[in-house]
Amino acid sequence: MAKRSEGLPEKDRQERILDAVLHLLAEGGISAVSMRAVAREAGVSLGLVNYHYADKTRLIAAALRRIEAQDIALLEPDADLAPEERLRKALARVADPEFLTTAYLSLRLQLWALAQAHEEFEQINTDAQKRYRAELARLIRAARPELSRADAARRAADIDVVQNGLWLTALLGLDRRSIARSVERCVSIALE
Amino acid sequence: MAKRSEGLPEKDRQERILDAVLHLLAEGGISAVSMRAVAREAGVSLGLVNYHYADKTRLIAAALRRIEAQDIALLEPDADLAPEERLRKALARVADPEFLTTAYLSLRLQLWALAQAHEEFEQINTDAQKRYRAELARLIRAARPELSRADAARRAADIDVVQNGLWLTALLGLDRRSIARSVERCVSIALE
DNA sequence: CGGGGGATTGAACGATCGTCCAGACGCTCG
DNA sequence: CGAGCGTCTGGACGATCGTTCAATCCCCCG
Repeated sequence: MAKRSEGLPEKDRQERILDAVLHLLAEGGISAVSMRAVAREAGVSLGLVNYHYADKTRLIAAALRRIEAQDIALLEPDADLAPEERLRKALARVADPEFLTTAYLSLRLQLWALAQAHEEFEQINTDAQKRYRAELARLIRAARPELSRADAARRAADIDVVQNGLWLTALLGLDRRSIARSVERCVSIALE
Repeated sequence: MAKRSEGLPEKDRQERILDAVLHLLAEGGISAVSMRAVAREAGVSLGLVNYHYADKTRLIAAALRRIEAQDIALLEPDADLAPEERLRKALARVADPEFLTTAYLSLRLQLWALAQAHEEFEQINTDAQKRYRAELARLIRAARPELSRADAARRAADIDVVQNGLWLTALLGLDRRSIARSVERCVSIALE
């Protein structure tokens, strides 16, 4: 049973542990993520990390799966907008300073690097990417109902390429104007 | 003095050591790069690695600097083509299966991840990126002399974004057709 | 030939790694 | 109350890490 003594403002310990993993990963890469560093950052004992996550692989996998939700959430719109405006807003949101933080971008990059180095993490990553593209295609078809499913999927894939490049280039420190132009390019790909 | 006993087909030991670093980095990420693993992969003793590169940071920095040349070389054309054709060829080459290998892409990603985690490696990376973009702008202006220097630089930056996304997406396993479309997009950005 | 210096080796150091485990804590239920 | 159970702690294990170092090798020069 979860504790939930009502007086405690502190988050669930498992949450705190995953937060710590993501924070360390974004800050110093995978080499900065040791079981002890995670425990210290989360403010729990070393033993507890291994208690909740049997080994390091499972710990990192759990942390990675927690980023997925955040990525897909980028596409979730305020539902009361017209479909086209909803799509425009979703495409603009990837460049929103609120989401496009260094920490988030760095996290993304480390996730990709991990996926390239370990098969297990690669699966988590490709699954997330597939879900993201499907959701994007759905938004496009809502805004342009005359498109075939295949056409919408193709446009979603093209947008994904530019967005990946946009994220990556933002991380590497390009100026904001070329990012704005890239967002505009995504809009025109989506809406012709 | 370098040995260079003429009978030996084996490369310089320092070269072999850097090769080993890059191979391990591409294959298993930074966690796979230990001094011992590098020595084993290069077929030399552990001590020699530390003899040529005083510590691990300097070893990796030397390896990263060796990738730069390869990146810039992507833009170097056969000199006997017309400027526009030279540019088209350079832009197409980033998607050439000969360069777009998994090993090379993975290496690039690990480089970016490293740059994000350590200041020292970040400097190496941004320097290389700057040189790449300048060289690309030069090619564009050769093909379109009527463009101002600023316009050419702007186009080079836009192309860099799409190319980064192209590389990244190729690495993440997207289909070849969307890559081809992205190459075409780079061409039209460059030549209007 | 004898010596000097760069190249190369592998053993050894202390630190840190992931994992394991015996036990303590706090809570519920019979 | 006491037995049971999920939660949590920190010490201990062997493995591996980066680094250091004395000793050896090889080759050129005097």
